[in-house]
Amino acid sequence: MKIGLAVEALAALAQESRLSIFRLLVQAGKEGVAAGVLGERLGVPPATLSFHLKTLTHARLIKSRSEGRFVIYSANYAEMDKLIAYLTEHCCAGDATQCAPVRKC
Amino acid sequence: MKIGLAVEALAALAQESRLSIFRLLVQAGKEGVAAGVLGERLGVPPATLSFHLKTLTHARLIKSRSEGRFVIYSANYAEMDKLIAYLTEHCCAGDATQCAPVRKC
DNA sequence: TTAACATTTCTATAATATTGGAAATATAGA
DNA sequence: TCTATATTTCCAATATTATAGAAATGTTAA
Repeated sequence: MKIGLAVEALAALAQESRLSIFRLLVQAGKEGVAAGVLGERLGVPPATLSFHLKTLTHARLIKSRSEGRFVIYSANYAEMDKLIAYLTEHCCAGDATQCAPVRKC
Repeated sequence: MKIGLAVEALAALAQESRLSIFRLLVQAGKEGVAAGVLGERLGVPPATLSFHLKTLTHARLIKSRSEGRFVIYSANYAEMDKLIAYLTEHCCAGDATQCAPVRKC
């Protein structure tokens, strides 16, 4: 992963509404959630929500598909994994006792 | 972890110099690296470096100790682990086949 | 085709973050 | 003490980001 993309992903997550959206989608699984449902759950007006969804999408952290007049958003798990790997790369000067393994799911 | 602290940590990492500092310290291990060495390696002037180190410290991602006239910075691995756990919490709607386990170090 | 709904784009305003020179602070060694 | 070195604080200029109303776009169902 290149540093520019990592910075973009981290910046996308560094905002309360967007972090809430992302975590909600991470927990929702691959079926995803419609934009309107996200807006309702988080109490964010449509224009603001759309701005945040665009930011997360451009950072590759989420993706969307159209279903009729709905747009369904879902987490991009592969990109999340890459970001975490980038942060922890070559961790702890080789001394594995310093940080525990992390298991997801 | 509370969302405010997570946002602060992600914002701290969402800047190229700070992300470089953090990754360098993650890789350096618990012995850490002096501020001046960081500035030299990254080509960042002292005032700017100090601003970034303060931002990372306030977000709890790094810590410092004094050794004579040097200030030695090191990664806070526990906080890094908490942040990753917060991002991936209750991942994938319980379907562990969707995201691989991540091992650090 | 018309009305209702879902989402995005446009736009302006407000809020927040980054940068680095200069000065201040702190420690070490002569 | 005096000087050199390491780091931080102060400050002002500059750049970036967030917000949401209103209008525009796209889709469905009657």
